[in-house]
Amino acid sequence: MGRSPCCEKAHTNKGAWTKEEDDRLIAYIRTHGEGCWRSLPKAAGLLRCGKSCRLRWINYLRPDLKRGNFTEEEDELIIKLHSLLGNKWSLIAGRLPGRTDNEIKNYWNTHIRRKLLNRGIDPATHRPVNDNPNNHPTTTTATPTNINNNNNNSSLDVTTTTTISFANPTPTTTHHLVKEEILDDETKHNSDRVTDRRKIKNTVPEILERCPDLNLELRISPPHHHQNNSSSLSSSYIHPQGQHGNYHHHQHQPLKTGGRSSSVSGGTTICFACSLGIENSKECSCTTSLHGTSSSSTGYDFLGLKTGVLDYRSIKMK
DNA sequence: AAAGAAAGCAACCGCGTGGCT
DNA sequence: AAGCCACGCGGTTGCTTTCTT
Repeated sequence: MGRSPCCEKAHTNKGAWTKEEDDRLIAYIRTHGEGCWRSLPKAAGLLRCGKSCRLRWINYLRPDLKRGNFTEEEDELIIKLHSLLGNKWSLIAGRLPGRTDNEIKNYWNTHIRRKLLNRGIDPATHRPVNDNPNNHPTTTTATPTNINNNNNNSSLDVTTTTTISFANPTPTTTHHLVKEEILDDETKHNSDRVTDRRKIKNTVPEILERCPDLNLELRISPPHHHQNNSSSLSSSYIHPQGQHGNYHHHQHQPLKTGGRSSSVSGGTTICFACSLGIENSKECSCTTSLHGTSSSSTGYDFLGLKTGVLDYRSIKMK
């Protein structure tokens, strides 16, 4: 399908934003709210493309952003979430109020990767770096994603599985995806930063039992959101360097049924297996024929968030 | 003190997706 | 059904800052 350019590039600024541009964008969004990014630049008197405005707002100007160092708790949460979700930064960010996907992505690549490597854990697989993948039986071939991720490095030893344990994880049913991202040694890492940076590629966003302490019987709920989140740009806005406004991270707002990645509508709930498209597998915990009318009344504590249902919409699996 | 290397991070880019016409 | 549009995501780039020699 055709696609028009997002903006008239010839007449747009690029690069770092100036204070004046920031102020214009902030003022406009305070008045008109978010959205209509395509038309926003013109309306706000900015020589930027809408995309750029959106990014600037979401990643930097939103007043509900935390602008500080990541805490140890956040680190660990990111690691656990990454082990479950892979490079789904927006999903991970959805569990970290005040943090953006971009920020988490950068933080992962600059800090957490190294932290895990120092612990002897492969950040791509969340398994010990010297763990022999041959010890783990494989059950399926690589997904297209895997293939794409690996075909530019013939040395990669790709062994994968799609066995996913959700409902009643037991040792016997838990296999591991192992996409060994061969990151040579630190020496190489240090000697060729640019090359390495491009090598720090996407991990495989597959779900596996990498964190034994996590209950993988997922019931992911809509992220907590405050009552006063909706309208709100107005009264308690604080400048980017300030801490809090009274409106909420967009990803914490109630998610609309039938979102862009959903094929199930009507506000129903499905199990995580269904959200991954394996609704007929034994891992599927849906009890009804329509995967989407699951009786998720129990509620599980996913990462400490007690919820009533799995709302797959909050994880927006692609 | 200077230069180069490494690290950090904001911003850009391309593309997938759902909604609308 | 097809095409367009807007949005959002993940990966990448490149500039700035910090560290090392």
